[in-house]
Amino acid sequence: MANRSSRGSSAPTLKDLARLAGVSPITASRALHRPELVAEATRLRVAQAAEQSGYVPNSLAGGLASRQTRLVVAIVPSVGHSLFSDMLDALITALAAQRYETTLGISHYDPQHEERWLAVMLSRRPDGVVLTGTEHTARTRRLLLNADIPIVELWDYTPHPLDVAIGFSQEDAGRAAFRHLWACGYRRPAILRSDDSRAQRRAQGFLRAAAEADAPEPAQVVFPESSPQAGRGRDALDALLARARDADAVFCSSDALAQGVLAHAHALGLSVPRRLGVLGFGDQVLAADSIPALSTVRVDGAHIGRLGAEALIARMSGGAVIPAQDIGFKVVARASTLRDARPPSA
Amino acid sequence: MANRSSRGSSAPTLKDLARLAGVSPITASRALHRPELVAEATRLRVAQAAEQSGYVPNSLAGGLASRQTRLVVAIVPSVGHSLFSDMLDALITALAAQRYETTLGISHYDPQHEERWLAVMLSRRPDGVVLTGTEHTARTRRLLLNADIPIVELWDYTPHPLDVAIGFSQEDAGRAAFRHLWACGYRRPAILRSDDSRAQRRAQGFLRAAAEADAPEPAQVVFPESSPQAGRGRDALDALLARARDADAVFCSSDALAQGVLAHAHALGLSVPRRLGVLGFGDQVLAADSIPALSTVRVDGAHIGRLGAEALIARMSGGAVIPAQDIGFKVVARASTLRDARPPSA
DNA sequence: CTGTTAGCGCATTCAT
DNA sequence: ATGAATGCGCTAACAG
Repeated sequence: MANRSSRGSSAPTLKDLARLAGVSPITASRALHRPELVAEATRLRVAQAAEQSGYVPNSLAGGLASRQTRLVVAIVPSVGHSLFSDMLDALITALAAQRYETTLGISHYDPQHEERWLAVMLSRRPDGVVLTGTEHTARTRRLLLNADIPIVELWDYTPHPLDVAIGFSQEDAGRAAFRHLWACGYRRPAILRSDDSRAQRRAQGFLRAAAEADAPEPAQVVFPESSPQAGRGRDALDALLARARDADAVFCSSDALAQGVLAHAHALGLSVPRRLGVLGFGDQVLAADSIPALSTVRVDGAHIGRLGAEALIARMSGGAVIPAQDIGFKVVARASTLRDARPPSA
Repeated sequence: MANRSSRGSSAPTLKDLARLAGVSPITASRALHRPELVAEATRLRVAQAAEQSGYVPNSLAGGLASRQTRLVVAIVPSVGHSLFSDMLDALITALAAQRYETTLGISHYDPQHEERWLAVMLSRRPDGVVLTGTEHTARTRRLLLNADIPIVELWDYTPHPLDVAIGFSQEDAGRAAFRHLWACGYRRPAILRSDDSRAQRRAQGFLRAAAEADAPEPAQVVFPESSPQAGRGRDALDALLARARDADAVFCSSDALAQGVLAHAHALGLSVPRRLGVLGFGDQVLAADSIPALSTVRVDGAHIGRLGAEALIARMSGGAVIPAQDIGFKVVARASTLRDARPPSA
C-alpha cells in the first residue's frame, strides 16, 4: 500500500493531485477542504488520488493565499511549573480540537524575551496570540496592535486587557492565603516564594492582609526563579527559620515548593501542621488529597488553558466579531477553595 | 516614536519597504536577511524604512519561495512530567538560539495521536521533526520518509533509528535500579509505575535483574498515566502494601511519584530509608540534594533536549549532509548515577 | 553590489 | 457543481 509517492522527484502538489483525479486544481482543493461544495463522486476520486500519491498539502501556500494560518502563538514563562504545563496541555489540546496548532515561546519570566519571541513569531502570521500576564514591553504592545489579531492574556486579571484577559487577582489570592492561615490560628505566617512578578503580587496581598489583621509583618524568603522548586524546599525553610525562628506557617509560591518544604520539615522533626502550617499554591498538592497535612490555594491551570483556548477560538473564528468588551474577561479565582485547615496548637 | 504603520490599510510588504528605501525588493530582502551582500549604507536605509513602517516579514511567502521554514515540529507524550518539560525547555531554547521555532504536539502516550499530529503538522513544511521514543505507526513512518526531513527520536536508544536517535536503554536503567536497591540490602524491592511504554521497559529490566539475582519476583503496581504523579503516591503505596506487605523498597517511575510516596510513608509512620527504600526516576528529587532519604535514577531531561537540538540543527543546516550513521546516536544513560544509598536494617 | 524575471503552491473571485 | 484567471509576498537564479 505504500509507495514512492511522486514518480518524478519532488512532492506532489495540488496540481498533480488534480491531474491524477481528472479534475481542476481548484476542485481538488475544494474536495479536500470544503467537501460539501463538491459531488461525492469527485470527492472520492480526489481522496483516492491523495492517498495514492501521498499528497501532503502545503499550508504555507494555503496560508499565503487565504490569509489564514490556523497557527496560534503562545508565550509562557516556563514549561517546568505545573501550573503552566497543565495550562499548556489544556490549551494545545483544546486548540487542536479546532484544528489550530500552537507554536511555543518561553519567556523565562522576562518581558524582553517575550518581545523577542513575538517579533519573530508574528512573521508566521498567526491567527491568534496567547500571552502570560499583563506586563509587556511597549514594543510588544505596538507589534500586537499592528498585527491586529486576537490576543488572550492569561493568569492575571486586569481591567485593561490588550484584547481578552482571563485570570484572577494575584493580590486577592495572597490575601486569601493570609486569612486562611490566620483563621487556622497561625500567628506568625511567613512567605516562601520565587521572585516572579505574580508571586510578588500575591505576597503584596498577603502582607496587606496581615496589616489589616494587625499582625506583625510576615517574614519573606525570596529566591530566584528556577526549575526544581521542590529542591528549594530545604534552603528556603532553613533560611526562614534562621531569620524568623518563631514563624509558624509558610505560604509557598508553588505546590512543588510546598512538597519540598514538607519533606524538609519532616527531616527537621517539625510536625506539620501542628508546629508548622504549610500552604501551597496550585493544583498539585491536593490533586489526590494525598497529603492531608498540606493545604493549598487552588488554581486550576488546565481550566485557565481551556478557557483561554475557548476565548481565542471565539475571537478567531470571527462569525459575529465580538469586541473585547462583549466577551469581557472572566475572573477565575478559585483562591477561596482553601481546605484541610486544622487549628494548630502553636 | 510609534505610528500607524501603513497609511493605506493592510500591512506593508517588502515592496512597500523597498519603495520607501528607494531600492528594489530583492535588495530590501537581502538587506534584511543577508546584510553581508549589501552596502552598509543601503542596509541602514532599509533598516530605517522597516522601523518606520513597522514592517513585519511574511515568512509564509518566504518559506514558500525558499523552501525553508525554520520551523521544527516536536511531539511529546506530555508536558506535565518534569522529564519532558525540562527537555522541552532546553530543546526550544536551543533551537531558538539558531532561529528555529517549535510547534508542539502532545501525543498523550499514544502513537495514533502522534500520527495525527504529524499528518497535519507536516503541511507546514517543517525543517525538522523531534519525536519521543521509537514506537511509531506505519503511517507515521511513511509520512516521515516521504517528507524527507531530518528526524530526531529522543529518550530511547535504538539501533535502527528513523534518522538520529538520542536516548538510553530503559531496560538497562531498570536493571541498574534493581541492582542499586539490592546492593543497599533491600531484599523485596517492588515497582510503582505508570503504564507508559518506557516505564514498562524499565520494569522489564528490573524484573530481569531480579531474576538474575535469584530474588523473588518483585511486586508491581501499575496505574494509568495521568498528570499529578505526586498525587498517586498514596494510592500506589497503599496498593503495594496491601498486596505485598513485606515489600521493603520501591522503584518509582518518576520523581514526583517518589515524593508522593515519601510523604505518604511519613504519614504511615514508615521510616525512609530504614523500613522503606524509595528510588525515584528523573532529575528532580536530587536536584538540590534536598531529600537525602531518597535516591533516584538520574536522567537529565534538559541534557537530552540540548543534544536533540544540537543533532537536529546539524542535520538541518545541511552543509555536509551527514548520513545518519556519521552522526550515529549517542547513548546518554546516566542511569548509573545512583546515589545516597543507605544500608537499611530491614 | 544591485536589479530583472520567474515561480513557489494554493485559494479567491468571478464565471459557467 | 466545476473551471479560468489572478495574485498572495517573497526569494532563487541569473544577469549586469
